[in-house]
Amino acid sequence: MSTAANSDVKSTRQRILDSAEHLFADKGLAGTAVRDIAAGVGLNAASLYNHFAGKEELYEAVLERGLRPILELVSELVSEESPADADERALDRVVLHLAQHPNLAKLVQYEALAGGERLVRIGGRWLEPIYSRGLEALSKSKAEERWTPEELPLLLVAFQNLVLGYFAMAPLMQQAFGLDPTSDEALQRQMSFLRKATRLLLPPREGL
Amino acid sequence: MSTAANSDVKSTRQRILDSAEHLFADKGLAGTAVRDIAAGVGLNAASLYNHFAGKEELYEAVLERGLRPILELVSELVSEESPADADERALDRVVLHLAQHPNLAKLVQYEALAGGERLVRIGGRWLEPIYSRGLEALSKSKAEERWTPEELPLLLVAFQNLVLGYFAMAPLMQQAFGLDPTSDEALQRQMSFLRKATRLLLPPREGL
Amino acid sequence: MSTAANSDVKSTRQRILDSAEHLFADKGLAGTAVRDIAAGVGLNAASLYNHFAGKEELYEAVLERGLRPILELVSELVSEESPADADERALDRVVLHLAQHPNLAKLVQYEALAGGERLVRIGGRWLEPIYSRGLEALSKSKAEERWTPEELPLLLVAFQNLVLGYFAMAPLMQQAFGLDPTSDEALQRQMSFLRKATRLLLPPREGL
Amino acid sequence: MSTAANSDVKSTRQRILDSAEHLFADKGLAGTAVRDIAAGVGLNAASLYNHFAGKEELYEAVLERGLRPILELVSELVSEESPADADERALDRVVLHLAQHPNLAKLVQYEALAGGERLVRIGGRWLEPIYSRGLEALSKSKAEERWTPEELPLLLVAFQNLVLGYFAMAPLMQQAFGLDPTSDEALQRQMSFLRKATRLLLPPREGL
DNA sequence: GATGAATGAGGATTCATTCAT
DNA sequence: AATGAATGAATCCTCATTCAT
Repeated sequence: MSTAANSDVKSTRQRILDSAEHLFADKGLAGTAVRDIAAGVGLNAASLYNHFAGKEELYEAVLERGLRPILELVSELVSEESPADADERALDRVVLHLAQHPNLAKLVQYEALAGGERLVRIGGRWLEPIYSRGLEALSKSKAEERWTPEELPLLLVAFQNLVLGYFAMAPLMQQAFGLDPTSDEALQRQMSFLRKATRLLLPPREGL
Repeated sequence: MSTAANSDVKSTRQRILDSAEHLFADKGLAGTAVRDIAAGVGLNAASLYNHFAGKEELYEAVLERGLRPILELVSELVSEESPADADERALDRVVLHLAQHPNLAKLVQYEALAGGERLVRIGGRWLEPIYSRGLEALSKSKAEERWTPEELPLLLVAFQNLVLGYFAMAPLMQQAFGLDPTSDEALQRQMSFLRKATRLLLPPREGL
Repeated sequence: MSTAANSDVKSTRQRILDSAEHLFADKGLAGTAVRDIAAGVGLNAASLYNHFAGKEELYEAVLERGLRPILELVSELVSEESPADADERALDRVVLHLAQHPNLAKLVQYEALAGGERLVRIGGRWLEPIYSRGLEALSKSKAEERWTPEELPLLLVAFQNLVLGYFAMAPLMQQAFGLDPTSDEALQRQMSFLRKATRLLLPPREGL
Repeated sequence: MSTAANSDVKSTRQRILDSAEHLFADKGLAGTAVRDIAAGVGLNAASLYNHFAGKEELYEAVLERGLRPILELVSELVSEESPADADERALDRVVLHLAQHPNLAKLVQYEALAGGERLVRIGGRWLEPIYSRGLEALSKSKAEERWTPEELPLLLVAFQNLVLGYFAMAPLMQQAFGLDPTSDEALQRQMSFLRKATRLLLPPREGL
């Protein structure tokens, strides 16, 4: 089966995206050399241009490929009819996905620091409904008791920072604390931590 | 007196640091050209080398100059004998400082993403006491009721992300929400938001 | 018959030659990319190498294909036994041919500027008899009254420049004067101009 | 005296222009490598960018430097109050200048073939008065007897081709005839040839 | 202290060409 | 006969750095 084959023999395009994702996440766009991306796949730098129009386009492809599942995930969860523990389930799944794709968070942080224009462009379709429904959901919950409507965007950003920041700071934590934040154990702890924090910051839903 | 003169006419060294801080915060180390830093001060790139040994050294000087007040601030607050509302006061002052130095948060985030080695090197002296005293303080408080000792580092990292993330994401928020996160109004809201969040995440101190 | 088919469906080889001729005439050898030649025929660059050994060989093939009819034309006219108005008829026919193949003149000019080695190589067989007979013809005519034998080569070059230059300068004339030098009207005028110039520069033949 | 010094120690900028002019004239814009231009002055390619913004800008500077004297020359001659033998004197001086700057003609021919946009841009100020006064002068002369007003532009272009073509075709003539068209002797012959041709093509002025 | 000029290293990208399919 | 993919060489250009002035 071709799908089976693909799982083994990744297309060159995918392998380039892998290598690029790794390097962009580690060193950022400006800090990454096209030659190094190619070398990561055992390719000559020129060969890269048979697959992508240029560094910028490759970068955006990496961003898009990394972002899509997250956006779909969140979008999907947000669109459900506010099930009881939607928040925590959303957090869990996003964190799990990020844990399996450790480059993603750093990629997003780098992009946000650089202005986030591409982030907005790529996530455009998703961002709007996510944020609006997110706000709506929050305002329907008892969160109102704790947060004014003006503060709700801040809350969203805070959660984003909480989740992404953990992974983005991973290298620093490793250096400072000497522990590996991507180990299964550490991830379990972070997920439980986030769940607690969510309960503290967001009051339980009406239904409960 | 030379100090009087300096208040008006910043030393070239300081002006270079200003220009460098601005660019490094916006584009990161790799994304910033020495020539552009110099141009920002109306200097030739070569002149820069009369003041700093090289790009790397300049970068570290920027980092050090930006970090020192923050570290001193935190260090100072932490060293007090756990006054009642030390946490909130610390947050307020740090946020205020960051608000007046909007490049700082981005600088730190860029550095953390890049591995944070310089951060650890520069903040080395400070970091250890801060974190250990922070943990100690937390463990003495009723935080224990909510957070296990293993979770306390996560809590510290979480606060760091909450505080720094707000500023680092500023350009993105501007793009996505169309609001200026550095306006006085927005800052007031964020500070009040952080205070609330602190109260929710950290139980009030024993004394209260 | 294959010839019949060819009249409708040009062979790929011919279509490649067409595309190459167009681009080489516009941008010169160095300025033309093999890929663009291929694209002009809806082909992949690699496919070109099924038809020609390389860029250089393709270029020479273009040159040869373009030059042959001209050389044959001139050669034929020159070889006639000095008919009365051979000069003017030769000019007319060459100009007509060039008008129908507007790339040719530019191709030749580019080549001449680049040293003309290929021109000499390709036209070798023809050039010698043409020039020698041309000179002979001139010296037999009353041109002698106006031009010394040493000047006759200059006269030949002058005519070449007059004829080729008109087409080679076409883009410039269009830019400078805003008129299209390849329109039927413009061509008529140029031909009549050349005829007049010929009469002025070359005295009528003896026979007349 | 600084002028004396300059004649000996040409500024690097001038030497770059010299090297570039030489190569551009021989191989055209696309065929010339920046590295080779630099090597012609004993410079590293990077050093070139301390003097010119890029290859294109250097090319235009070469063009401008080469064209200016010619344009001023022609413009000056044209502006005189139609002295008896203005035409011939103009031709002589232009030819002499071109003879001393053998790259110029080729440079212009290359440019014209490539579209002549830069030629029009650079020569813009001059071209208009030159052509309009040229036409005016011709129409006042008895040229009318031989050339219709519509043919006058063709006459101008013809002279341009006659003059420039001689030098542009120099390498080809050398190959084909084995004679050096830039020798003093050859130049004398060409100038005398052009004078004769001028007299034949243009009837003597009214005054005569 | 400042700068114009120089440079080696390296940047992204293009190019002509090859080859397996 | 056509092509996608690969590549070494070469393209223009930028960069951080040095140094004489």
